[in-house]
Amino acid sequence: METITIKDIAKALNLSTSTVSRALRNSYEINPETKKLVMEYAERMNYRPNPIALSLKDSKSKSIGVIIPEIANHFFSQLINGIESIAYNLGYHVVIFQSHDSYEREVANTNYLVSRRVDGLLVSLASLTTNLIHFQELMEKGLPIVFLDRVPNDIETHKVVADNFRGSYEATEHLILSGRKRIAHLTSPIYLSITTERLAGYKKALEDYGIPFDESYVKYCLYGGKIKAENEAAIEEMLNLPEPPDAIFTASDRLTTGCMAVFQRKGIRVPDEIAIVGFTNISVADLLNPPLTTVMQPAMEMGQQAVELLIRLIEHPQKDEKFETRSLKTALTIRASSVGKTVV
Amino acid sequence: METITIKDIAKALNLSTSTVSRALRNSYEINPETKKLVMEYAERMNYRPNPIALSLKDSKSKSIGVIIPEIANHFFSQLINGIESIAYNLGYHVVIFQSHDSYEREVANTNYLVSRRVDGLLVSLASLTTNLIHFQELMEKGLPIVFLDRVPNDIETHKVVADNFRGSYEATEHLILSGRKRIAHLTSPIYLSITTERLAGYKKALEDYGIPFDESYVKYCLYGGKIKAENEAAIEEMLNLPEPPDAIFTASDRLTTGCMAVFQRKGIRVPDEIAIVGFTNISVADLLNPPLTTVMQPAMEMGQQAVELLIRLIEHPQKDEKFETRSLKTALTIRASSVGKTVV
DNA sequence: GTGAAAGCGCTAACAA
DNA sequence: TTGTTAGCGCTTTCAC
Repeated sequence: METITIKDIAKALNLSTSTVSRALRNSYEINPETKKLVMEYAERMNYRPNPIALSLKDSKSKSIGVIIPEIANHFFSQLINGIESIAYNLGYHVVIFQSHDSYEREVANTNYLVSRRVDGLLVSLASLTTNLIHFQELMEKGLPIVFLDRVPNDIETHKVVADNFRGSYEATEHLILSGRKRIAHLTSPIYLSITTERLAGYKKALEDYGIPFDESYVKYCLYGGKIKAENEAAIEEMLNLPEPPDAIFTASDRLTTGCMAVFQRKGIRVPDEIAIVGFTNISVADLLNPPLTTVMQPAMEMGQQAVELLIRLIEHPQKDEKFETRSLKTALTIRASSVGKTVV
Repeated sequence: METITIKDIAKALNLSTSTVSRALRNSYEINPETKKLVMEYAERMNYRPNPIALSLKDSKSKSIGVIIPEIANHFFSQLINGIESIAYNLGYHVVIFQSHDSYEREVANTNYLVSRRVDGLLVSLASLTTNLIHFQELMEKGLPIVFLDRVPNDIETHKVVADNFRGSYEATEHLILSGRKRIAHLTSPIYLSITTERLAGYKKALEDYGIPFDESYVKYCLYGGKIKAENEAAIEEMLNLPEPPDAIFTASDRLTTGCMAVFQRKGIRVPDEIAIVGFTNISVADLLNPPLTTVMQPAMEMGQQAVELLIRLIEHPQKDEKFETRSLKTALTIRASSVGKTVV
C-alpha cells in the first residue's frame, strides 16, 4: 500500500514536513504561494492524512464506540441508524460492537475500543452485566460515556431512555380497558433498568384499576427470549396456572415474537383466548397474524439524542457538567392482537 | 487517560524499553528472570499494548472492514453475526459500515477503512454502485477484498454468494407447480449480481415449464423497496395489466414485506387472489398473515465463509492465488402464502 | 542478555 | 515564512 505521506510531499517540493503540514492545515503563517503549491500537489497525488498517526499523536480518533447487545434486532439496528446519521454529520465515525448480552464480551469490547482511542462510548448494557467498574474506571479517567436504553442506576452521566414506565402503563391500561382481567407480563432479567421500569408501569396500571398484582403472572427470561426453550417454559408455566392469564404483555422484540410463535404452535387463538401487546419495534407488526399491538420506542431518535449528548461531552468537557436523563415517549399502536373479547 | 506504556514499565524496573518489549513478547534472548519480572509487573499494572502504535508501526491492525448496504435488515445482520463469530475467534476485530446503497458513501467508507489500516475488506455492493475502480485500485495495491452476496463480475477475487439462480428457480417452479400461470417478479436494480442471477433462475423455470416470458411481469425497484412509493407503483402497474399476475416472486426482504403491505392495504387476498414467495431471511415468516413462503439464504454461513477466505488471503498472500466463488444453497420453505388455488 | 537509536506519519514548540 | 527537533508507543536493527 504505497500511500503518500507528508514526507513524500516535502521531498518532492523541497520543503520541510512541518511546512507541508502547516500548509495543508491552512495555517496563517505559511506563504500563500507555498500553500497553493502544497495543496495542489497533495490534491493531485490524492494525499490523505493517516488517521492512525493522528490518533497516536493526540489520543483522539474522531470516532465513537457503540456497545449494544445485538445488531439483529429491530430496535438496536434503528438505534444504530440514528447514531450514525448524526455522528456522520458531525465528522465522527462509529464503531459498533455486540456484547451478545455477555458480561465478558462487554468488558472485552470496552477495553478494545478504549485501546483504539475512541473519543467516547455509547452503551446499552448487556443483560448479564451487574458489575460496572469497567465503565466507572473509564469515566474517572475522563472518558465520556453515554448510556442508552439499558442504563445503569449508579453511574452519573447522560442517559437516554424510552419512557418505559409510561409505555408499559399504557399497554397494561389498554389491556385492562379492553376487558382483560388476568394480565401476565413476560420480561427480561430483573437487573436491567428497562425491566424494573416496565414492571413498575405494569404494576401501577393494575393498581390504578384495582387489579391485585399477582407475582405468578410475571416471568423473567434470563436470556430475553433468545433461548427458545426458556421462553416456551415461561409461557407454559403461565398457561398451566389454575387461573391462566387472558392477556400477556411482553417486554421486548424477542420475547414478543417468541411468544407469538408459541401460541401459534400450540394453537392458542389470539386475541380470543389470550390477548398480546408487545414492547417491540418490529417493522412488520401490521403483517402479523393477527396484527400485533405494539409499544414502539423512538429508537432512531434515542440514538440521535444519545450521540449528540456524547459528542457535546467530548467536545466540551466540563467538570461540573449537569448530567441529564432524557426520557422519550413511546407510541402505543393498537391492532387486532389485543382487541376482541375472549370467547368464553 | 493515564494508560501505562512500555516506557513506564522500563522506568519502574530500570530497564530499557527494548528489553521490556522483548520480554513481553517472550523473546528467547531475554533472561528468564528479567522476563518474569517484566511480565509480572505488566500484569499487575494491567498493561495493554497500544494497538494504534502497532498499526502505525507495521500498517497492520488485526481488523477487517465490512461494508454492507444496511444493518437494519435480517439478511445483513445475520451476515454480520457470521462474520463476527469467526473473526473474533481468529483474533480480528470487525468494523462495520453501511453504504445505505449509495455509491458515494461506499467510496467514503472504503477510503476511511483503508486509512484506518484495516487488513482486509468484506464488501456487499451498494445497489447504486456501477463503477468499481475504488476497489480495483486497492486490490492492485495488495489489499485483500472478498465480496459477498452482491458481487462484481469484473473483479477477480474470492466471492461468496447464495445460489441465487437455483433459489429463484425453485421458487418459481414451486409457484408453477402450485398451478400459477402468470408469475410476476419484483426485484432490485438490474446491475446487481443478485438481480440478474435471480432473474435468470426465474426465466429458466418459466422456460422449462413452457411458460412464455413476459417482460411486463418484471419490475425493477431502483431503491430495492426502501422507498414505499416506488414499491407501490410497481405493484400497481402489475395489477393494472390486462392480465394481472396470479403470483409474485419478490427478490429481497424489503420488497417482500413492502409487497405484502400493499396487498394488505388494498385488501388483496393472499394466496387466493395472488400468491407470494419472498427471497428473504425475515425471522417471523411463520407469524405473518398468511405465513410466508420464503427462499432463505444461509446468511450466517455466508458471512463465516467470506471472512475465512478473507483472513486466509490476509495471512497467506499469494500472488498466484486461485480465487474461488462459493455458492451456498438456499432453502425454500413452503408456507400458506403460495399454496391454495386462486378462487375464480 | 541488554541498551541505544531509528522509524512508522504527524504536529508543535522552538529556532532561524 | 520556513526549518529543526522531539515525541506519541512500539519494534527492531545494530552495538556492546
